[in-house]
Amino acid sequence: MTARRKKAPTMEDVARLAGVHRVTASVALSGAHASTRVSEETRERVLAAAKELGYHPNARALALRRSSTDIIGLYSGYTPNAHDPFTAEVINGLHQVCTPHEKDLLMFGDFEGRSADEVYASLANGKIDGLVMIPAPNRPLINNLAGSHLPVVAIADGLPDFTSVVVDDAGGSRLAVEHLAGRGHQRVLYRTDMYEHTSALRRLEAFQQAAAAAGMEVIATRPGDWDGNLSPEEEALLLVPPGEHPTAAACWADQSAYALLDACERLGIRVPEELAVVGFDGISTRIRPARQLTTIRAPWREVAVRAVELLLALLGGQEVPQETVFPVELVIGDTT
Amino acid sequence: MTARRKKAPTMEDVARLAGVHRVTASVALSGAHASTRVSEETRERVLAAAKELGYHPNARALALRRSSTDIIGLYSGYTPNAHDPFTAEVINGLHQVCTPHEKDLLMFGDFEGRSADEVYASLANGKIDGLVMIPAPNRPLINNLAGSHLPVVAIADGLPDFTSVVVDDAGGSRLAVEHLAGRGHQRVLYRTDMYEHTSALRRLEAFQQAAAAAGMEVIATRPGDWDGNLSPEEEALLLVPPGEHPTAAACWADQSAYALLDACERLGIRVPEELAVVGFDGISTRIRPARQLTTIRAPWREVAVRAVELLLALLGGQEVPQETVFPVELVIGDTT
DNA sequence: GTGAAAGCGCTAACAA
DNA sequence: TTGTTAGCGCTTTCAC
Repeated sequence: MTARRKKAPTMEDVARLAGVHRVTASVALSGAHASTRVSEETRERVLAAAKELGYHPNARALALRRSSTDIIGLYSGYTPNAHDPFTAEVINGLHQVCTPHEKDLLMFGDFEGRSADEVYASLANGKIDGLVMIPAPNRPLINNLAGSHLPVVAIADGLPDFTSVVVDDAGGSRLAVEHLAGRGHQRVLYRTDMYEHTSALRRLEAFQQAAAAAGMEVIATRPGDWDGNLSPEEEALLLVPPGEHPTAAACWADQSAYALLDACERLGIRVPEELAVVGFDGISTRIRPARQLTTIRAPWREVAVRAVELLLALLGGQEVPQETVFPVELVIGDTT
Repeated sequence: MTARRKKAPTMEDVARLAGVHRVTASVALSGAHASTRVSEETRERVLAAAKELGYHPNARALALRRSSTDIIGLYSGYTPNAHDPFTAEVINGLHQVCTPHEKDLLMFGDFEGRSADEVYASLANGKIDGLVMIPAPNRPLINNLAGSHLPVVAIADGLPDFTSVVVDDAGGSRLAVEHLAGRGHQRVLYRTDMYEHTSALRRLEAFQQAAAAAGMEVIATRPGDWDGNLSPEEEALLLVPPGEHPTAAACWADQSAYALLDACERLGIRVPEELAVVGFDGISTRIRPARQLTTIRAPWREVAVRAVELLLALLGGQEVPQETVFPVELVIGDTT
């Protein structure tokens, strides 16, 4: 099998077939003064010719002419993994909002091994009209982007220099503390992330504050890897008789919480009797997980939708709020 | 917050700053005979100017000039849902292969409510260089695409008119039958899909054939919805005393199998004692599911990777095989 | 009502 | 070694 390369008909072809000039055809097909300028008869000849040839406008030429591709980009500072429910939810949200606005969605990969300048060039070379970014903290790329002509909206992890759409991280932590305190927990683990997501920091800080206010002791730990498996430090904390280890663990993200649940099963720690577990994200997957996690539900799909709406507003030259915060809610499962 | 619209520097700007002509700058920066044609000194002046201005080539202009955007498209005939492990795996595979080839990935949405011609125009307007398609059967769009200049590779559900990358559906069914027969099952359900995926048909047919050869009775059913929930017909079949209903169910896809497992739990049917369950896909999710499904593992990621490789070959004018088939394997879990 | 000219940003082929 | 011309496909402004 080999590619057929017939070459799509151009407007010139349509004009020739209709016996008019290129620009007459252009106006007849899509011009602003189509009705005033071109006679009805000419117009129909052109339309018929276009139909006969199966003409449709060339997106590349339009993009150059209009300085706009009608493509929205998605870039994640982390290697994107569509199996991650957060990422999946964002993708779904972006699709959902792009369709009615007649935008397409370009998902960038991880640009592994490329310098910030190179990545920046790939993002800002005009391939996309605007960017939804899941930022990784402290990357030089952020600076490139901040001074750029490319409109950017950051999601999940807000950034002061960018229009940001986030969820109420602190509020989520307070809900978690309230819930755990209500069940009598006095000494709890807080599993933060491996990197320094600003959202994770916010969640941790708020958790510690709320816990202090509730007279609860907090031990902050980091998981052993990106998937949330136990670090040696954590193993040491949990591999002691049930009465001596924390009675609950709050995790910065569901992924981390599920990994902890798996670890508990391996180690013979009963959940929630010996250890209650709370997550953060609350995205429902299509396949039911082993445990019904107690978690803070964050509306990531709506975050994605709003991000694009703001991007379009920016593209339209409108003012938009620097930060948009979506509320979260506690969802009680069987792990607390 | 409002968009900063500084406008990126053009090559003209670079040339002016370097005191040379546009095309000299062009050649110096990226021309084929850069070293032979432009003096080292001029070249350095141009490079310096480019650097100073933060110049990078405009992708829109390049696309028009080169008649190529370096973007690969993904289109699914079904509404894409990134939470679906199959879809997620395909997306990951596409990313994985696009990165080293310096291609970007454009994910089209569902074009809800648009005619085949409109959808075709959106796909073939030159925005993308080639298309990876998850085809839905019997759609007029297929005909548009078949006669198109746009290179297309169909995945998962092969199509005779297109370069296709699929998995060994029939072989998978035979593995499932062999496995079930080996465990003494005589009367089994086969849950096919709601639509007429060609892959589902192939799986069903092969299952029936292999079952017949093994002296096994097969009852084919359809689920009640796209998520695989039980249809009334199926409920009737299963809501009888354990001794009287089929002892095993093979499902055309894991999603369907997981839904069946959920239904069994609701109905109090013990798996695998009263009903053994086999799936098809075998994609490992990031969150462990409630049950470890016995399934046929299909390498969807590799399918996606190969699809792009074939697409690039087509774009390079090479001949490629019409159909590529990847092998599958049986993965035994705790549901049989 | 229609055509001509100009230009979006870039590069291959041809001159000088 | 450098500059000029032409053109990718389209649309906006201006002249006829």
